[in-house]
Order: sequence, then C-alpha cells, then structure tokens
Amino acid sequence: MRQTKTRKKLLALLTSARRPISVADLLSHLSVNKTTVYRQLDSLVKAGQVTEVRFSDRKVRYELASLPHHHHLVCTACDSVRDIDLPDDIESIASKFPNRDGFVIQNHYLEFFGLCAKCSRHE
Amino acid sequence: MRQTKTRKKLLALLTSARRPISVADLLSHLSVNKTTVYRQLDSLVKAGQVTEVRFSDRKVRYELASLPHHHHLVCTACDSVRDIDLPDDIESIASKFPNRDGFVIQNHYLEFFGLCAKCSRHE
DNA sequence: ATGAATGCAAATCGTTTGCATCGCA
DNA sequence: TGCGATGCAAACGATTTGCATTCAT
Repeated sequence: MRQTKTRKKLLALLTSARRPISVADLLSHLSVNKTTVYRQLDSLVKAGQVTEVRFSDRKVRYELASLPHHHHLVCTACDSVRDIDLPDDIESIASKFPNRDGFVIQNHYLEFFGLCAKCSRHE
Repeated sequence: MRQTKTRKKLLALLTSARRPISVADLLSHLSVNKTTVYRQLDSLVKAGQVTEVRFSDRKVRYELASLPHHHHLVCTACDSVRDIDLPDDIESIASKFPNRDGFVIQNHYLEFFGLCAKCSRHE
C-alpha cells in the first residue's frame, strides 16, 4: 500500500475521532472524491487497520481497528455515540454455552441503543 | 389497521419462517408490489408486531416480535442463520456496569458471525 | 362513502464500477 | 516507468415518495 496524502489524512481523521465515522462525515472533512474514500476504507478494512461498525441506519461507519475491543451506546434521539466497556467479553460468554452444533464463532457485533443523559432529560 | 390479504399472508410467512427474512425473500413468496411490503412491514414494526434485524449486509431482515428475545449465529460463508440462547441476558449484564453517565439503555443488538458446521468442514 | 391499503413509476441514498488519468516508489 | 491511487460519471441495490386507484369497514 502506498503512502498517499489521502490515506494519511483519512487515518488522522479516524484517529482523532472519538466515535465511528460515516463516509459522509469523512467527506465533509476531506477534499477528495467519495469513490476514493470508499476504496481507501475498503483497503484499510482488508488490511485490518480499520473496522466497520453498523448502527441502526443504513450507512456503515468506520473506526480504527487498533482500539481495544469495545461496544457503543447509541442515542436514538441525537445520534451521539459513546463507548461502553462490558465486564465480561461477550464472546467468552457465548463460548461457555454448548449447543452450537459445531458453529465456529469468529466475531460478534453488539451495540446498545437508548437515550443519552441530555436527551432523556429533555424528552 | 385493516385486515387485508397481504397483511395476513405476510404474517403467515413471518410465522412459518424460522429465521429473519429479507424483503426480497418475502417478495419472492408474494405477488404484491414491493412498496406494499415495505409499507406493511413498517406499520407492523411500528405496531410492535415485527422486529427489524440487521446482519452484515445492507438489507434489513424481519422477524416476529412475539418470539422470545434471542440472538443469531450467522454463517459468513453460506448466510445460514440459527438462533443462539445466551446464559445471561446481555441487557442485565450491561446494566450492572455503572459508568454510563445517565445513559438510559432501551435495547441492544447482538449478533454472532462465524462458520456453521457444514462450512467449517468444507472450508 | 371514507380513509386506509395498493400499485406503479420515479426519486433518493449509500455504495460500487468502468475507464481514463495521475503520481508514488 | 509501471502499477497503485484518484476522479468523474454512470450503474446499482435497497428503500422511499408522489399520486392515482382500489378495497375494507
């Protein structure tokens, strides 16, 4: 992979962001073609540097893969996102449970939805 | 809400299916316009009779809301889906954990991805 | 008969592809 | 200089919308 400006800027944005970012968000901070962003993200995901995150809408969001494994609290009112650390890794909980008929779990996807402090006050 | 043929047929399909179904799937078993299916599903979701499920692709799948709360094992090779029952409800695990700064969790979304028995053999 | 449900076509939105050009290594 | 990176326009797939028509109550 080449060391291009776009790539550096993309990684910088992903690093400084504290939450998963959508392509639209990235585009508003970059002056590059959206196709390029999609392609860069794609290769970063394939290279294992970036992770895809999906919330309840149709667009994919992206996050640095180097972040420790964690999950999100998504506010359904204002769309704000914060991290949540769970006491036990869900994967290990699932693996304790036997009847999976040889299904090999590779990863999981867990997000929590609700109202953030601000929105639950004003609601 | 009216008691229409489409609605009955839709609910019948959702009932007989053992896994979350996409709109495309539903359409292949019905002779109605896709717009109608989308609108029916929308009102069923709003009425709390049907639940949206999202896997790793971009399309939404639908499931009867009357099913007991559960999660899925999704095979990334053949797209088959089976249910998994977790020993503890994740919501209760999350609620045990304090530092959420007033965030009120309303629901969560959890899916497991991996290889089903058949695909992990042939892989 | 009246408003909800339906069908159809066109629009929208996020994402992908084809193809020509550009620029690191 | 060669191949990966980029831009642009057009294609694509899932979903939504506008509007006229039909049907359940």
